Amino acid sequence: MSRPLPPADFYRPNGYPADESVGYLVRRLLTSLKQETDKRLEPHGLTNAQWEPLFKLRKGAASTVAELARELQTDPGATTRLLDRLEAKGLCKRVRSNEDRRVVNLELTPEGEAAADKIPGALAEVMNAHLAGFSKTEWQALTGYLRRMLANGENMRDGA
Amino acid sequence: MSRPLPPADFYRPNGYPADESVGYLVRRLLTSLKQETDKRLEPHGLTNAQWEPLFKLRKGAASTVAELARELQTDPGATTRLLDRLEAKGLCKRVRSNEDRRVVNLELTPEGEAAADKIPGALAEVMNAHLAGFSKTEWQALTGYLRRMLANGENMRDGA
DNA sequence: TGACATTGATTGCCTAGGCATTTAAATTCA
DNA sequence: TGAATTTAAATGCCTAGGCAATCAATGTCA
Repeated sequence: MSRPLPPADFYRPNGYPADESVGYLVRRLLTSLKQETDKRLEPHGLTNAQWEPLFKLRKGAASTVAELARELQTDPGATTRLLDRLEAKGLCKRVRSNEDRRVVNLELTPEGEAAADKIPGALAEVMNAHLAGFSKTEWQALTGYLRRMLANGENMRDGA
Repeated sequence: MSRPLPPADFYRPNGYPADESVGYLVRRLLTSLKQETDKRLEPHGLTNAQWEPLFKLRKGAASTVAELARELQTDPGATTRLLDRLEAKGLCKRVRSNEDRRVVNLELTPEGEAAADKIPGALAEVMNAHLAGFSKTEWQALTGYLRRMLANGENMRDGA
């Protein structure tokens, strides 16, 4: 997209403020988001790590292991094991494809669909709670900053 | 500190934008930060998860397992295993205390100290790279937003 | 003093992700 | 056609954290 910008110079090796930096705050914030998400999903038999695959399957954004792994931007191995846990809970099923015997088609069970439908409400609640006191302008500024940092990270890797 | 504010209403269950929400962006950003940190620490024999304990020990912010666990806001069990890995790499030593035979005092080896001294530079580099293109004002606004979200999360748990 | 509670560290069992390897099936191309 | 490559899924081995139980040492208090 845009060509890479020179790095900022807000942080220096000498006296690096480890527990005030953006990195630290982001880490702490994510912990808080995870914790609250877990709390709200637990009654529906889901964990924070499990809502996204279920949500993607529900939307039809993926229907095989490989697709799901790509969609989640995660490892196929991790995805296999994640599905093991979801299947063990009776939330989804694996069905070997007949067109291509390598692929496994994924289907939500009725319980899986029911659980999936609880997800958006829980997530919205967690987000809104953490954004208490934010104006719409501030919220938009925040997401803009996050997107820019993310883009910088991606430029660092693939782009140059 | 401040009394809890009413939740925002930026997100709603219907059509929850799972891959645009603040939560999603924060998660992706943290992944990027971790990845780049790992890359820069690897030459010094450290992982992203290992820099903080080493850094705390180096600063003298903790000198026993329990202190370190509190400081890292993590589980004592996880801390024990983390120390197993650090000790296996020869970066720290456990010394049973004589005043209180329950406690284990932690000491950095010379190699541990050398590795610890590489940390701030690596972190500063990662942060500055991700903040490329940010003005000082934007950077400060961002950290302010993150702190406010974090405070909202904490209010949710202990405060009421 | 002696029972009881607390604290420090460890361990076992769980979820979870990354990387490398393996196996089978499908695709490509000479 | 048949060998070489690519793809899908799974598995093994690693780091990593949360929770519960355990064990030993210490502290408390009747």
